[in-house]
Amino acid sequence: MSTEKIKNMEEFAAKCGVSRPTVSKYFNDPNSVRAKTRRRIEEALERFDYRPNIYAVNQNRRLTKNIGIVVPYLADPFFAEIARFLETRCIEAGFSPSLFSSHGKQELENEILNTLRSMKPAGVLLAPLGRASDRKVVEQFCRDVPTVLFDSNIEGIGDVFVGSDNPQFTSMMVQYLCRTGEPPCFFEMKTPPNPNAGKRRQGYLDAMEKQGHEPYIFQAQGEGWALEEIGLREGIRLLDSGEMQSSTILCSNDRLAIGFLAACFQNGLRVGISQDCDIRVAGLDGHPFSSFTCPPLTTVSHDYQAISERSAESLFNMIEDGNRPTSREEKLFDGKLIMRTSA
Amino acid sequence: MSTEKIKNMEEFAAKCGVSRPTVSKYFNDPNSVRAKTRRRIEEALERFDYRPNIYAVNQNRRLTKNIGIVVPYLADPFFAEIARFLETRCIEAGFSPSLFSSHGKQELENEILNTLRSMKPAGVLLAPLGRASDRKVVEQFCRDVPTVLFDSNIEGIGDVFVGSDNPQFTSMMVQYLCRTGEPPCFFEMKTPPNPNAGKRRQGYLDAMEKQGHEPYIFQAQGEGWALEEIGLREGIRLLDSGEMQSSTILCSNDRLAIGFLAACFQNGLRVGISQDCDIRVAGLDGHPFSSFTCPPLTTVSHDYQAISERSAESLFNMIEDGNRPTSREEKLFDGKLIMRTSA
DNA sequence: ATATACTTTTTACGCGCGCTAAGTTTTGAC
DNA sequence: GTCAAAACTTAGCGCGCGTAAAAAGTATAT
Repeated sequence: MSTEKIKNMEEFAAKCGVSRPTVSKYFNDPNSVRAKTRRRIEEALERFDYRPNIYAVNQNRRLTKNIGIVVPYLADPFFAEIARFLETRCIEAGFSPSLFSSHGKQELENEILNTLRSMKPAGVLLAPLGRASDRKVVEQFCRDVPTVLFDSNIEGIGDVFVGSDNPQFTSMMVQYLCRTGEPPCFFEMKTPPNPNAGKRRQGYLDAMEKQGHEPYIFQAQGEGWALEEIGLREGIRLLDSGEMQSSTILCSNDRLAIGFLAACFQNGLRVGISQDCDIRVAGLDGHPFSSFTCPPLTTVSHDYQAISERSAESLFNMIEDGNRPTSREEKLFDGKLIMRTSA
Repeated sequence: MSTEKIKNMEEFAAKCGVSRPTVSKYFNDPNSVRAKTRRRIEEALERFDYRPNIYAVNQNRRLTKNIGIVVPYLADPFFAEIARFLETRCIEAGFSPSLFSSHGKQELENEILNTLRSMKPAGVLLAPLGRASDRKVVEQFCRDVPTVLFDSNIEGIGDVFVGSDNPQFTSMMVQYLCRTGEPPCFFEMKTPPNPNAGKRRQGYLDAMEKQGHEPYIFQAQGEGWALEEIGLREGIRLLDSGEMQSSTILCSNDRLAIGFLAACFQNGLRVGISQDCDIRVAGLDGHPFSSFTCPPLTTVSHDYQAISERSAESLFNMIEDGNRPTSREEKLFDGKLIMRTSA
C-alpha cells in the first residue's frame, strides 16, 4: 500500500492507466466495464486507498445511494433492534444508511425529514411518531421521497406500510388469558407516546366483548418515553387503589409491563401462573429483555425479522423499479404468542 | 409560503434582493451580515423553503460541520442513552451529528471510520470496540481527524479520553459489599465484547486483596453482545455447579446481572439483602433498566450526563481552537453507588 | 478479412457553492 | 458635510465528479 495521497479521480485514473470516465463508470457499477479494465482498477485500488469524494458524487447524481432510517425513539430497545436489522440490510444491498431518532419530538421529526430531503436519498424507511407526527409534513415528505412506513401506520401516507397487526396481538393475548384464567384488565397510558397504543386498546375492548366479558381499563398518568418508570409508579397507584377488578392484567406494551412487574414485586405480590401466585401479568411487543424479567414475561412478539426484511425489500424494489406503486400497499404481520411464566 | 421551487443560492439571493456571496456569508454565520440584510434574507427564508445544497457546501468547505458519533453497540441501552445525549448536544452547538454503530464488529468499525474520514468531519466522538478494535486503523484515524474517545480507552490514541474510572467502580462496590455482608465473588465473561471488562476484573482482584479476602472469579462462556442471555445460561450453570464460594455475587456489568437475576429466579433463589433472602447480586453500570429489575439492582452508575457533556465540550473546544491539545488529556469520572435492594 | 456490436477514450459541459479580488455603496462618527 | 470603515456587489475561479456525444479501439461472428 503506497502512502502517496491521491487527490481525485483524475489522478487515480492515471494510476490505473485508464480514463477518468471509465473509473467513474466502474464505481457506479463494477460490472459495467471490461474484465481486464476492472482488474486494472482493482489492482490500483489495492495499491492506493482512493475513495471518490462522496460530496462531489452526490451532488452530481440525481439520486444518491443514501437511505434514511428514522425511528421515533432509538433508546427503546425495540427500535434499536429493528434499526440494527435495517442498517445491515441496507449495507448488504449496497446503500449507505443514515440513522436518525426523533427522540419523541415532533419538531425533531420534522427537522429530520427536512434534512433527509436535502440529502436526496434513494429512499427512506420511516417509523413515524404517529399521533405526535405533523401529518402534513410527513405527507408532503412521502410525496417527494420514496418512503416505506413501518411500525406505525398513518392512514393514506407513504407508498407502503409494513408493521404488526396490533388488534391481532391484543386479541390473541386476551383469548389466551381468558382460556387459562381470569379475563384480564388492561393497563395503558392515558397519553401514550408510542404510536400503536390506540389500536391495542380497541383490540382489547373488541376481544373482551367477543368473549363476553366486561372490559376494565386503567390509564396511567404521565408523559414521555420513560415507560418502565410510569409502569412502576402508576402500577403501585393502581395496586394501592384497590380498583383492580381482576387478578390478571394485560399491559399495553412490554415496557409498561416491566414497570408493573417491579410494582408488584415492591408490593410483595407474587406474579405468575402457578397456584401460589397472586397475579398474572402479560405484555405486548416481545421486547428484547422480556425473557429476562422475573418472572419471564408472557407476551406477543413482533416478527422483527419479517418486518425489517419486508420493509427493506419493499423499499429496494421501489428504488430499482424507479416507480412508486400505484396503490398503497399494507402488510401486517401477525405476532407470536410467547408463553412464559408471568401469565 | 410560496410553492415556487428555488433551484440554487443564486435564485434565492435574487428573491432576497441581495447578492449570492452575501447569502453564502449569512448561512455560514448569520451575525456576519448587517442586521437589515439579515432581516431581508430571513423574510425570504419564510416565504420560500430554500436550503443550501449540503453536498455542494461540504465539497467546498475545507471542514464540514459534521460530527461523527460512533458507538460499539447501539442496541445496548447504555450506549443508546449516551448517543442520545451526544446527538442533542451536537445539534445545540450547531453541528450535524451522524450516528454509527459498529455492531460489535471490527470490520464494521473500520468501515465506519473510513466512511467518516471521507465525510471530512469537524470532529468525531468515538467509543471504540476496545480490545476488538483494529489498533492501527483507529490510531491512524485519530491522527487524521480530531477525535474524542469515550467510554473505552485505548492507551495513547486520540486527543482526549473521557470515561469512567472502572477500577473505582469495582473497588467501591467490593468495599460496600464487604461492609454489609459476605465478600463477593465475581461473575464475568471469559471473552467479553464490552471494552472495560478487563479493568473491572483487575479492580475486583485488587479490592479483594486490599480487603484481605480471597477472590473468586467465575467466567461465563459465550460470545457476542447477548449479555443477558449469557448471564442467564451461565448463571444457571454456575448455581448448579455448586462452585459458588459466597452468597454474594458481583457481576461485571448490569446486563450480565439482569441475566443472573433471572437465573436465580429460575432456581428458586430469593435475591436481596433482607434476612429471608438467599443471595445478594450486584451489578456495574447503572443500566437504564436496572431500577426495574426484581429486586431492583444495586449497582455503580456511570455519570452519563457528565461523560457526554465533557466529551462534547472537549471536542467543541478542539474544533473552535483549531488546534489539537499538545498532550493527551484523560478525564475519568467516578461512579455513584446506587443502593437498591438486590445487594 | 469484413461486418457488427460493445467498450473505452476524448472532449466538454454542468452541478451548486466557497472563496477571493476589485470596485461600489452604506454606515456612523466627527 | 466629510471621511474612513464596514458591508455590499460583481466577476470569476475552482472543487471533484456525473454525464453526454463523438471518435477510436476491441471482441465476436460470419
